[in-house]
Amino acid sequence: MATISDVARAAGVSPATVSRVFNGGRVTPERVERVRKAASDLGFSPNRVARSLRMQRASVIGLLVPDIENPFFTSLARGVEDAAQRTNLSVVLCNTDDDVEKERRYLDIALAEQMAGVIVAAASRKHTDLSALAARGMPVVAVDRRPRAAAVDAVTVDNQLGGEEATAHLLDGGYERVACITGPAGASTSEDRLAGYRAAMRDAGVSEESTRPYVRYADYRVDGGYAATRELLALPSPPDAVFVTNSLMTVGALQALRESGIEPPDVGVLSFGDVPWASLVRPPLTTVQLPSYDMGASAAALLQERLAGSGKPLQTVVLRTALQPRESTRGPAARD
Amino acid sequence: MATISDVARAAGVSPATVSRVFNGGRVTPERVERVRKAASDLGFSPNRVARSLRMQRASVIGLLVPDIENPFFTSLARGVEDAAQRTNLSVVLCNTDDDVEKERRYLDIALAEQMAGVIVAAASRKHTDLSALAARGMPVVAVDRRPRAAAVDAVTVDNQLGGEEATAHLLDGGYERVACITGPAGASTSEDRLAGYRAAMRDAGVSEESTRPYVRYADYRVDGGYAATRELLALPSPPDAVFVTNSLMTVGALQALRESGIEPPDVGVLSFGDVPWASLVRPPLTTVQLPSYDMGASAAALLQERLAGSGKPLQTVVLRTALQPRESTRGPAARD
DNA sequence: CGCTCCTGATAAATCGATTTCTCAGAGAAG
DNA sequence: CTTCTCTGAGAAATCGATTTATCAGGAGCG
Repeated sequence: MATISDVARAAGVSPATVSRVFNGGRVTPERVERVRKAASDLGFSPNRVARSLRMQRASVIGLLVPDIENPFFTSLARGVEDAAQRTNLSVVLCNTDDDVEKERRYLDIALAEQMAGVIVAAASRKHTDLSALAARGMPVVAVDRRPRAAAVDAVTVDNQLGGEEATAHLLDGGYERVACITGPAGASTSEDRLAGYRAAMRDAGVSEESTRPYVRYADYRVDGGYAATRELLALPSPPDAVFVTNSLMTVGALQALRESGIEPPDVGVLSFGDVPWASLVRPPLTTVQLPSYDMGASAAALLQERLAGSGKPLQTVVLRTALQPRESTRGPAARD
Repeated sequence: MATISDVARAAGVSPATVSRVFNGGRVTPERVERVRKAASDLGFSPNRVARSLRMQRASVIGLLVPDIENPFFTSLARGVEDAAQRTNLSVVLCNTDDDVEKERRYLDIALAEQMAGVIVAAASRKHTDLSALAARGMPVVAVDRRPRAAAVDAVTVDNQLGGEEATAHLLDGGYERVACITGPAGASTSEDRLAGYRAAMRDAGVSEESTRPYVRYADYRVDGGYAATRELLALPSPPDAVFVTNSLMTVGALQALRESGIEPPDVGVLSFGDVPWASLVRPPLTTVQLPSYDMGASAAALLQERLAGSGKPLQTVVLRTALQPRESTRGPAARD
């Protein structure tokens, strides 16, 4: 691999001049030409490791997500990646498994690798500690979930409003005993969506006391949704509708319902977070669509702004969710 | 951030000694103790960039996949990541979008970042050029798709056999005019699965000539599957079953079929590649399951073997697919 | 003509860890 | 007692790019 000195020698100039040609310094046009030619002849591409060491900053950003198998995060990751690509940043994708310890390890790596910045969907509201990064001046953007006290930019959706709309939609559809299966107790998304559910129920005149048995915390995974649904069905007075706060748990919930022989529309199911194959489930599922790709893109844009040295005060971008009813898309084959 | 010299100073030794303590050199126990203490007092963690520069190798491996939104690759990525974690390797995930140019750019980055190695699901059988990596002695493992002539280790599944079994299963089910929607013409997986289809049709006494109209190349995406299915349905004598060679295209195919009012079991649909929600589609879909996670894990293991300096001859690991019939799981609510 | 100022280029320092080279001192062998 | 060997440790070179300090040479001005 050709180094900057090889190019310098071939072009008959000093390494410093070569560096200036590529990083914008004043160099006479004639030399610029010589250097460019020598570089392309030798197939020179600068060693990013050496550059990072000298610059004290790599051209890599870290993206920490709890579960890359969750389509929401995959799509978010694409948003980040596409935006990052535009400024020649690479993205390192890290799975935290919602494990604070694993997350901490990745944050250490981000520091040791001198990454340019980090976008993080925090594993825990309380325990995720971003202070070490802040201390080193590394820009951080929180996405999807807000860590509690950290002073960082953030991109979220209005989870409470979304949860409220979702629940209200079920109530409007004539369902009465609406249950809610939400995510882990620590996460801001779980709590906010649940708060939306509670608000909608209150508005409908249902006391908080009587909703209590219908609320279940699970883990945002298929199995969690399944187990929670089984529990709900075993209640003396089981719910006639369920608001599930993420798409993977919805898969589990539908499986559990199917096993019990109860299915939409006999039971109402509403998923927070889009399911790409929602239209294939019979009858089609109503979902709250999350702008996952845009959240990733916005987060990356925010981070890049900070990297460029923006001194703006911290900002939180809140995107809107969109309720997508699917009753109307019942295909002609839905004869039952 | 504390450097190795800070630690050395605090412990009253030279930086060389500190390095030896952490990387296994001969140091007297008493000094080891002093260094360890100083390091933990200062919260020292070695700067990976500096280390990479000196070692001429980073502790990062690149994973290049065509589409991270495809569940197959997500699961494969987890396999790679879990295996890599065990030897303290980080994984950089790169989306190539099946674009040879984008892929080339990522391969360049892998070189410039001095990554320890690369695992690649090649965008193109012909045009993916791994020679530059090989020339630099960077270990490469091909996964899922075999690049044509490259001398690299590989992990694949027996796509032809899988395609044959899948097609045979449809024929056994009583379907006669079986179509095949396969992936991009360049990719080895497309061609091999198609070859399996052709073999099965031949065995059933159908001439290659007459299968020709029933073969469609698409792009392994939802939309591609949709469009191909529309075309097939518009034929004078439309197929009565279709073998779709990946799960995303299957979603598209099912959508197209639904729109036309034809659905399983009136038409046979068999998906190559598992669909996590297969059991929710009515009636449940038969799929060919791919050991995606294991493929990732095996690829990572192979790579690590090379990194450890194994001089073994090149090997190709071929995993088996598993046909998963789902007819029997029809739930009680399937009354139509 | 002499002096200052400016421009473009180079030499050398720098980033932080690893590793080779060199050396001092302890212990063994003669 | 001298010489040789061996071990542990420090000094310094190294990886490759960026950047600061320095310098040479030409233009402009009095």
